[in-house]
This record gives sequence, C-alpha cells and structure tokens, in this order.
Amino acid sequence: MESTTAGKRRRGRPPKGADSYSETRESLIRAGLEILTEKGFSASGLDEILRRATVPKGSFYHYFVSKEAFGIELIDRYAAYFAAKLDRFLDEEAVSPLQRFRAFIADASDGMARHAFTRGCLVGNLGQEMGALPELFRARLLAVFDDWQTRVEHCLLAAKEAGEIPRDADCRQLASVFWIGWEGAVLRAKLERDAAPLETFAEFFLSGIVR
Amino acid sequence: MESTTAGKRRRGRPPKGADSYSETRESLIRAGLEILTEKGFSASGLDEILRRATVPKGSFYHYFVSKEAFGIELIDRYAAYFAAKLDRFLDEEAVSPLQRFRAFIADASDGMARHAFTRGCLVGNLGQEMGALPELFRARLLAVFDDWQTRVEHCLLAAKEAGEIPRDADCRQLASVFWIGWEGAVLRAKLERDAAPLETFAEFFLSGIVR
DNA sequence: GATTAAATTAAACGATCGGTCTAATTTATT
DNA sequence: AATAAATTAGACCGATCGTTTAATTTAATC
Repeated sequence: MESTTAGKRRRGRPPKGADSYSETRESLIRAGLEILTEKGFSASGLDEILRRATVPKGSFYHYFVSKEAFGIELIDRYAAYFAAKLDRFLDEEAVSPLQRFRAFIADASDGMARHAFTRGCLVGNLGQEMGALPELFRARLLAVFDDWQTRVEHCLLAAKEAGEIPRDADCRQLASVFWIGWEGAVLRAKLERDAAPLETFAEFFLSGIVR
Repeated sequence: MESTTAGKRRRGRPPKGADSYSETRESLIRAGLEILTEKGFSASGLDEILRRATVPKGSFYHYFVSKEAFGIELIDRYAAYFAAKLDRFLDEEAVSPLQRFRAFIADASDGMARHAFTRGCLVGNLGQEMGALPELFRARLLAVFDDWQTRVEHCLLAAKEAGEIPRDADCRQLASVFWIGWEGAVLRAKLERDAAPLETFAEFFLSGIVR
C-alpha cells in the first residue's frame, strides 16, 4: 500500500522507449504526499521520502530544484486531486445539492479512516506550519482554500435554489465557515485517531445551515 | 517584546536568597513558548531557543533532560495559562454567561492580533504535527482539549440556566464543536494573517447556539 | 565508428540537528 | 581551609539535513 513500484533503476541516460522520467518523478510525488500529509513539511526529511520511493538521493535534484519547489508541486497536486474529488461529488446531478455535499463529507471522512487517521490535509498541515515555511507557500495555500471554498459555495447556492437552505443564507460566508471548521475537525480527528470530530462538526454545520 | 530578560547570568553556584534557578529556567520556557507557538515542535531547533533566551546550551540540559521533556513542560505551561484565562473570563459573574464567552473570544482574538497573527495555538500546532511527535504528546494534548472543553461546557450550561440558549441544547457537544472549529479558525487566521476567520467562525457558532 | 550531448545516479559536502561531556566558576557546607 | 553542590561555558559527537559535483550510461550527431 505504501512503497512505490521499485522497478530496477539503471544509471546513466535511459534507453529510448522508456518513460522512466515521469515514472521516477511520479514515485517521488506519491511518496511525498504520503509523508507530508502525515508529518508536514519541516518534519519530513528528503531521505525518508527517497527511501519510501526507492529513488536515490542524487535523482531528487534532477527532477526538482529544491525541497521547496518539491513542496510547491505537492501542494498543487494535492489541490488538484481534491478539487477533482469535490467536483465528482458536488456536481453529481442525480441527488440533491445538500445530499451531494453530505456525500463529499462522508467520502473525506472515509478517506481519513482508510489511513487510520494518521494522515491529515496537506493544506491544513502546511498552513499550521506557515511560521517555519518559505513565504512563497502562503499565497499558494490561500489560493487553494479559495478554490475549494468557491466549489462548496456553488453547491450551497444550488441547495438554495432547490429550497434546501433558507433563501437569505450567505453561501459565500457559509462555504468559508465550512472550510475553517473542517480543517479544525481534520486536525482533531488526527489527534484523536477517530472520526468523531468530523461527524461532530459536520452535524453542527449542516443543522446550522438548514435552520 | 521578544527577548527575555537577559539579566547578567553569573556562573557557578548561585547565592542563597536568589531563585536564579527558576529565572533561567523560566527564560527558556518563555522563549520556547514564543517559538513553538509560531513554528511548532519539529521546526524549532534548540539552538534558536537558546539564542532567544540567551542561555548557553550546557544550561539547557541542566534544567531539562531532553527536548521532548521540554516540550511536555511547554504544553503543561501553555495549558495552564490558557485555563486561567478561560476562568478569568468565563467566571466573571458581572456579565451574562454568553457575554463572558464572547469576551473570551474577543480576548483570544486580540492576543493573536498582538503578535501580528504569527503565533497560533501551541496545542493546535502540536496536534497537527502529531505524526512526527513522540507518542507521549498525544495523551497530553487530548487532556488539554478535554480540560478547555469542560470549562466552556460549564459556561454554556450557565447560559442555558440564564435562558440565553435553548433548554434542549447539548452543551457538551457544543463545547466540543467550539474547540474543533476554533482551532481551525486559529490555523486559518495564522495563514491569512488576519482576524477574519476568527470572527467568521465565532459568529456562525454563536448564532448557531442561540438558535 | 568516434565524438559530443543529454539523462540519470552515486557519493561527497558543509551545515545543522539533538545530545554529551568536561572544565571552569561560584557559593554553601563542613 | 577544604570539600561539596550548583550552574555556566562551550567544544565535541554522530546522525541527519538539504545541496552539489563527478561519474556513468545511452542517444544523437558527424
């Protein structure tokens, strides 16, 4: 479940047909996501990431100019992965907007359970670490939250159209509150190794918006 | 505002009346709290803490057996400091329970502003880092949340007695939700360097409980 | 087929990490 | 006056940090 395909790595320029470039690179990103969602940026050493990906150290700097650049790419990848997940759930027209939103929450919750609540949200992790991170990270992280927030806002607007939440609800504000609280719930779930905080917050939020 | 009283530290066994013992120790703890609330545990090096406190390395290990033990003590200190603050606000009988709670929120918010939103909550920081922390930390952090939660719960119960919130409100659950979401808001405020997330969450929470 | 360029990896690098240890210094106790 | 206790000073240790350089392999060019 963890270690990536270790396919024997040869030295020197690779033979023609192989696309080992992206393969090695992808291994690094996968391992990086696994480890950084668990321990954040500062506490994650390159050595551990390389060991997990079974990629030699020298290669890392062939594919990334620095640990910082690697981190930025991880943020972008994680953001995109999560944005896709949001779309998958929130745009599913078969069920009502609020049901779609609930389905997303349930899936995110299951995702944490699948890793025994050892992994949190990369964006939340790095946000908390901001005091020790390159300033470049700040804008990226903020942009990610803004993106996710907009997606939730649209779903809530649809819920309003469908009459599932009050007509006077401020969906922008509500979407903002959701992500603020949800990140808190994820942090707490990781600490407790339990889904309860996720459920507790989700229930409060949902019963708060239907009024 | 930052650096601790560097009061000339003399070498050798201290004179009788002086409690310079606790003074040096206290400097280390103060510096540790400043730095760890900003960057967490893993990213905070001993050297930086010592520099901030103007205490030589040799002394550190005279007062603490390890960085881990130091961290545990910081948690306890921070927890006690915050518990005292909670009591100071939530037990103030001059105003209504809900007003006291609002006052606490306002004060906590001011506290973050005072440090330009560079410092977060030590307990939240370490909770997020849990994946990289000695397992001993987990129980302590959970106990702190439990303690803070109980204090808020009592205030909410008082608010119920006073008729400020509905009679059927589950105050235990609400106190739990508050801390889950509040930590999320603190994290976000640190990331945005702005008080808005704190206000956003507080308003949603408060208007959610008065119903 | 020899030469050069491109791609990848192995190994070494200097800095810093948490932690140890010894010496020096000062005062308290005997 | 001699010894013990407390504290600071800071060199030092092995491990690990992120990064750089040199060697190796194949592809492309002549």
